[in-house]
Amino acid sequence: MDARTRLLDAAKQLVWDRGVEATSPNMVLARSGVGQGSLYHHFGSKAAWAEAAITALAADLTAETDELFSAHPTGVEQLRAYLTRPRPALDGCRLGRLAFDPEIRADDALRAPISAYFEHLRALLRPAVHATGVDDTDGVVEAICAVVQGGYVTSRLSDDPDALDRACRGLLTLLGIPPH
Amino acid sequence: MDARTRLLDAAKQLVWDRGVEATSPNMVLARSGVGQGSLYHHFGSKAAWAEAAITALAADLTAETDELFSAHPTGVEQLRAYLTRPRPALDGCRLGRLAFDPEIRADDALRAPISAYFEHLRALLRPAVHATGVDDTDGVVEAICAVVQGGYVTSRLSDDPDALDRACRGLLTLLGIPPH
DNA sequence: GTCTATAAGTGGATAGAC
DNA sequence: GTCTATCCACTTATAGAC
Repeated sequence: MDARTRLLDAAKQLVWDRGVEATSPNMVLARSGVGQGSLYHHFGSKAAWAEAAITALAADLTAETDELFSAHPTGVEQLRAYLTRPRPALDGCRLGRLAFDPEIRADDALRAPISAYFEHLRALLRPAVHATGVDDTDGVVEAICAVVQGGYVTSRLSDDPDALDRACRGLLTLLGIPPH
Repeated sequence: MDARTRLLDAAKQLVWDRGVEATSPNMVLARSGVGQGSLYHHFGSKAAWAEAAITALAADLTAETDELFSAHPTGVEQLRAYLTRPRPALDGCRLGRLAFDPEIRADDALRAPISAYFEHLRALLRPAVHATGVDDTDGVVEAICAVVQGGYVTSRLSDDPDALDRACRGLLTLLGIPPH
């Protein structure tokens, strides 16, 4: 595997695990096993490899989400699949966990791929929610996005991997969608 | 105002704004206007002032939440009040925004006051949710906590202060609780 | 392209005067 | 109690050999 790929893989893992602010160039070097100079040859600055890592993480998650939605024909099945999908509750969402990272706030180029992912997710959820006939489609779409992101937060803060599952199950109950 | 109070106030603001990892002793000094030595006189280490700041933020939020619940007599009114309360969507939850801070994960003493707040919140929500007669009380309680926390996340990532309100409104709709 | 060496600044903490 | 001065490690980045 070439140095650039090893650097990008290391950066993706570290950004997911620690965020951008708390990840140093030395950590990326140590995890990838390449030298100082190579990092600055392939990426001109910290912002450059951070942006590449976030863009790659967003592409991965978008592909997985698209696959999940296209694997189910009806809105109800899509919502059930989205809210029962196994998730790494204690690790956090690859993108959502960056919401309060100071370096994300300071650089719109780092936030843009994340913002685009959530806009894409809303567009997938909207017809599925609309098909259930519920009132306030936009509110329910946002509640679905939020319950997943918030479930990661409460799981992590309570050190309880089940909190996220419980929250998703509770929302499915309110939506009137029975477990499979 | 004495130096200790000025230091603690500065630390509270910075921890809310930037988290623990991204807040340096120098920032606390600059915001409080006291000297280097005073910080280390009143607090022996970064962990010490960070813990004091988090404990104080948790006490503030707990008091506000208790006040909100005790101001409303019925479960339905408590849930409506909790989910329509004005919130600083783009600033984030004082406690929830710390979920993925690496220094919180590394130190249980920093996480404990946050964990205790959420356990207290669940205890306030449980009888209110139970009174609505909904199935799966624990799931719905967790969903309510999660929608608020996740609403902060999606608001911040989309730079849209309305996303949190929309998510809360959608959840109220699903709960069958009409706006006041 | 990849490496080692190094620079300038900051982070967390201590020393010791007043 | 509060202050200034200082320390060592680390962060981000550059220089320049191979």
